[in-house]
Amino acid sequence: MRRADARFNRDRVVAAARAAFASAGLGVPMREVARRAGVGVATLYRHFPTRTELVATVLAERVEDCGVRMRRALDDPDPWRALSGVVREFAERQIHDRALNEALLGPGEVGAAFQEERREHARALNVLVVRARAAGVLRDGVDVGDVRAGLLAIASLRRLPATTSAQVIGRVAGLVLAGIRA
Amino acid sequence: MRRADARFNRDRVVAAARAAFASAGLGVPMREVARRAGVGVATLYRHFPTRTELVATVLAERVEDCGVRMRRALDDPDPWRALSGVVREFAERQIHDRALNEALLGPGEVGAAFQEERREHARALNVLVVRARAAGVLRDGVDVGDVRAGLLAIASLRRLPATTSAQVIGRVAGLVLAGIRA
DNA sequence: CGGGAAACGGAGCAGCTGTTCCGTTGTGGG
DNA sequence: CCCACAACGGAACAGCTGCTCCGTTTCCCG
Repeated sequence: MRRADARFNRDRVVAAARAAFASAGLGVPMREVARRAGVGVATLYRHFPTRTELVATVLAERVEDCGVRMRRALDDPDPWRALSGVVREFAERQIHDRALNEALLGPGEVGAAFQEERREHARALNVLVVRARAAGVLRDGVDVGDVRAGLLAIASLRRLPATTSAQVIGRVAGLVLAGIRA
Repeated sequence: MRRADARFNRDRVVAAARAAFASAGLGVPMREVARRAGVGVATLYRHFPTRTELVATVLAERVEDCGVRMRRALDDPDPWRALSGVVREFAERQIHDRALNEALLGPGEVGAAFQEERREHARALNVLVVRARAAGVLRDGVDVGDVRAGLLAIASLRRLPATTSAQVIGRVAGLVLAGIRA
């Protein structure tokens, strides 16, 4: 990638893939990404030898952003606001970016590139839950597994048709929050 | 299908498809169903001209069973027991049969064969929610849309690896119930 | 028990996917 | 300015899917 046009094309591919994945999910064919980028498939494969690498590259920044929000929540002195904010932000992201949560929660090789981030995410969530429980804002018997299950449920809604998914995701997020609160 | 062997083979196909769909979901290839039934693909297609018809046939009895449970819930004098029972039964079925809820809730042509059942299901659920709200056992502001969203969330968990899905589904069902209860 | 139609099996078609090959284009160092 | 070689485009390959065609087998009625 020593030539300027190569770098330019790489950027176009990443931008096209980001838009495509966010709106249509991670299942978008490579041909389609190439077409949207105005590029041949070979160019795409020169920069990203495999589909998984393209996905990982596109998602890296989003995952990092996710970590930032998580660390911010850890700094919040109000345990309920911190935990509920994380759930709500998660739902919000799910509405606007179908791809991200597949990386953080889904099975398969896509998430493998983010194992470390996933673990950090899980640790931080655990801290938030422990704090919230200590503050007495959680219903009796609720643990981090319940919260993770709730997030998984929200993430699993990604396959719904886009017209209804936003409303459904909002409702489910509300149910989860009502379900864990004391 | 005037010959006895044809009927025999048809039954084998249905049995194989039922087992395959229940354990692996509706995505099982036609070749695989044929192989499990010990039959050629042409035989399979002679009895079921299209994949959708095979799925509809296999699911018909389950959907009917679903309707029976729903009608039973409508006869329950205790509004909360009726509604929570429906949610719990739904989750239970989700654990044991990955295929069924795709038919009742999923998008696409598979569910089209059951439109009437889906509508009846929706009406009955609405009755249960109205009764529960009238009895004052629901949290303020909860409506049938929230319950439907909760069921959708449970149904969407079908794609999880089988080892963890049972626990997660149980937890989500618990969250949904806690989230709608007064 | 014989023969004609019903039913069968599996190769094959069409269309989708991810990935590779190779002739062509055009950038940029000397 | 010019040409070596980095980078390109798109046809082509391999492997999956749902579905069909057709020669062969098997039932069952008379």
